[in-house]
Amino acid sequence: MKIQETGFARELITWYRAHKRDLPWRETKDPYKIWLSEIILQQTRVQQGLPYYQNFVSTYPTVFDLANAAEEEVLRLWQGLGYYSRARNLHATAKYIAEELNGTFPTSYKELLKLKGVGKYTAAAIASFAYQEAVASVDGNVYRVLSRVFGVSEDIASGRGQRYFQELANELIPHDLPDLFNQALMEFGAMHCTPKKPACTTCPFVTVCEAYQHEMVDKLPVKTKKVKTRRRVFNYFVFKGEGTVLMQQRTGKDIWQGLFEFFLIEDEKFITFAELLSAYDKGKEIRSVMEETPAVISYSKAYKHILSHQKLEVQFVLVEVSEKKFLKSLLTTLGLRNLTIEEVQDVPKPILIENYLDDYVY
DNA sequence: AAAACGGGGTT
DNA sequence: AACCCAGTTTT
Repeated sequence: MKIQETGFARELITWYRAHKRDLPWRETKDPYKIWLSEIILQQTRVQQGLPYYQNFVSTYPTVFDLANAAEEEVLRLWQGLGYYSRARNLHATAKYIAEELNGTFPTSYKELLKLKGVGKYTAAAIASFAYQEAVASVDGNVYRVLSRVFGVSEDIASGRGQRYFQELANELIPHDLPDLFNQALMEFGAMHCTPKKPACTTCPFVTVCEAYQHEMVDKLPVKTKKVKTRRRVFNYFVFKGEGTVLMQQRTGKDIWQGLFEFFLIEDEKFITFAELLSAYDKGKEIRSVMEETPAVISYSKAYKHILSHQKLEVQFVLVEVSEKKFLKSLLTTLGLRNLTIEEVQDVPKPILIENYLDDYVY
């Protein structure tokens, strides 16, 4: 078994040398850039993450540049990538490394693991890519390739399954080429041993692949994950002054933490502006500070926005507020901020809000 | 151990 | 519509 396993690593690396994509983070040993690329690529395809990586590297060439940036600016650069806690943790860790570690990254898997936003996968990736430590980075690609080639039916959603694959990968990794092995395994999963329609006919492992021999390729990896998605209805009221728009920054434990949005009424259904004023506490507060009823410019179409655990149905009601005094009262009553159109473009927003602005406001 | 966290691409 | 993506943190 041991001989076959070392053969696997050698064959895999041979495949990698011949088929690897040229990606910018593979050209460097700078732990900062490697770390940056790994955070960006968590749960993100290379194609989607690539422009973000380029933008971050050119805007923040060193960890000090990133540490000195405002969090809001970091979030704005991150806009559209999703999982925004990654961006907040990225910034916090940059500050920690710049200020507490004098800009020097930890050099071992164990120490890297302590950084915010750096879990087992990312710690192993940085440790192996930057410092040649022989610890396997196990991501979704690795689960897929190993489960198929070695015929492992352990559930990758379970802790036991994850431990099993981590141990298997750590046994397979060659100590002289840990970086190449990790990159090769992930690249092979991403390019050749794909989730649907893997290229088995031209696979270097076709004669030894357990899944192929037993016609289990489309059954592996085993993953029991029942994601029940919650349906939510958002009513956004877009209060618009002369060249300004009222927005608020999201806080609390919910989606889009730190991003900007409009005044929000979440309910079971879409509501009109008249209903807001008559039937909601916030509406009554609005009514108490206005002198004449503002004009509703438009009701947007119904947007559907799909997240991993939620399905949002969203309507935007554009309301023109010409009464200056009223606009100011709204700010304090509803806790909003009055942003110029330029500022609206600069602040970080959910991609849904960006889409609406493109469709109806700009 | 399970749930939460975005947005986009593929099938 | 279901699945997946160079996963991590919180509950």
